[in-house]
Amino acid sequence: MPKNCNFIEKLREVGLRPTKQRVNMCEVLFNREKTFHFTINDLVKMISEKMNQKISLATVYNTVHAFEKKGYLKEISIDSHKSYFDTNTSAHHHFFDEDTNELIDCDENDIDPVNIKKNITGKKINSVEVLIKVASDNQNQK
Amino acid sequence: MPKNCNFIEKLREVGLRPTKQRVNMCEVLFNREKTFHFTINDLVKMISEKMNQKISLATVYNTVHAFEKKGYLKEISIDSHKSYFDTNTSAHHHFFDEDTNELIDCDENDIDPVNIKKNITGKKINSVEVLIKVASDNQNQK
DNA sequence: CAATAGTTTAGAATTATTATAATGTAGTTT
DNA sequence: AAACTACATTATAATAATTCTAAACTATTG
Ligand SMILES: [Mn+2]
Ligand SMILES: [Mn+2]
Ligand SMILES: [Zn+2]
Ligand SMILES: [Zn+2]
Repeated sequence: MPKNCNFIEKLREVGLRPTKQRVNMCEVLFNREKTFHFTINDLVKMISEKMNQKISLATVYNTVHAFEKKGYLKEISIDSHKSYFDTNTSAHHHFFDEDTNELIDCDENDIDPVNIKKNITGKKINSVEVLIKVASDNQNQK
Repeated sequence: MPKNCNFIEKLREVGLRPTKQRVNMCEVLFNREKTFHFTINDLVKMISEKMNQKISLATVYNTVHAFEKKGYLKEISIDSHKSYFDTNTSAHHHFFDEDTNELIDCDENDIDPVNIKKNITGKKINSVEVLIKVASDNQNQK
């Protein structure tokens, strides 16, 4: 979803009714220069701040999952206990900064493609994701 | 933790009191040929079946996290919503079978080492984990 | 064997997520 | 444009996973 586009049309194209809530969520999520990572709680805050309008938590969950199913969002799993979503839906890998709990995209130059030599028999590979956990270089052993 | 070893000593070595519950959990987790993956619920069932003895859920959580901190267990994160633990604490990667929800270790021969060319400045890499999601090869698109 | 610090426990609390069912709205039909 | 219908939103309740609490218990130390 590029910027400045008509979200109403985009929603209709994939069979989602362009409701006020969904269009607002599109604005918050996709009307920006760069992709980003967020939790559901982040998003609820962003919506109520940017749109200055209340939205039901259930709607945020429903809509995020609808967008995920349509390929507009990807879910990223870190440490269990917390679900991150990503507006960058291309296949890519992540650094996770354990100091700040921040999820950071790997650039193509940061990591060589993963070479899988042998797959499970009779199965198809749906995704390959690398998660690199990093933390402060200091004496903080743990 | 190799098989047939004295779990009481092992526990003491790392400063954990060898209580009945902890020794029982060691038996269930480590007194076997192969490493394996489990959820907390799996483990509670395994303990009450194998040991024929009740154990508090809180104790299972406490003990699993104590073992994790001591490096006897690793936590593996799949899809959020579910935490798996691994008695194989060496650095290794996983297949996740989305049909059966089964976590499977990658063999060394299954995948080439991940080559990270550029890390985040000022950070140390704590872990690199690859998760390969697979599913039935049939027409089941999704 | 008494003292102490650490452990276990049942149950309550918390958190994230999903379900429910009443109300509202977009798209379509008259 | 009123009516109709299917889908969406909402507040709230329900569920599930995990953690907290505080009392009872136990391994270790002196
Ligand atoms: Mn955990
Ligand atoms: Mn999810
Ligand atoms: Zn990303
Ligand atoms: Zn494993």
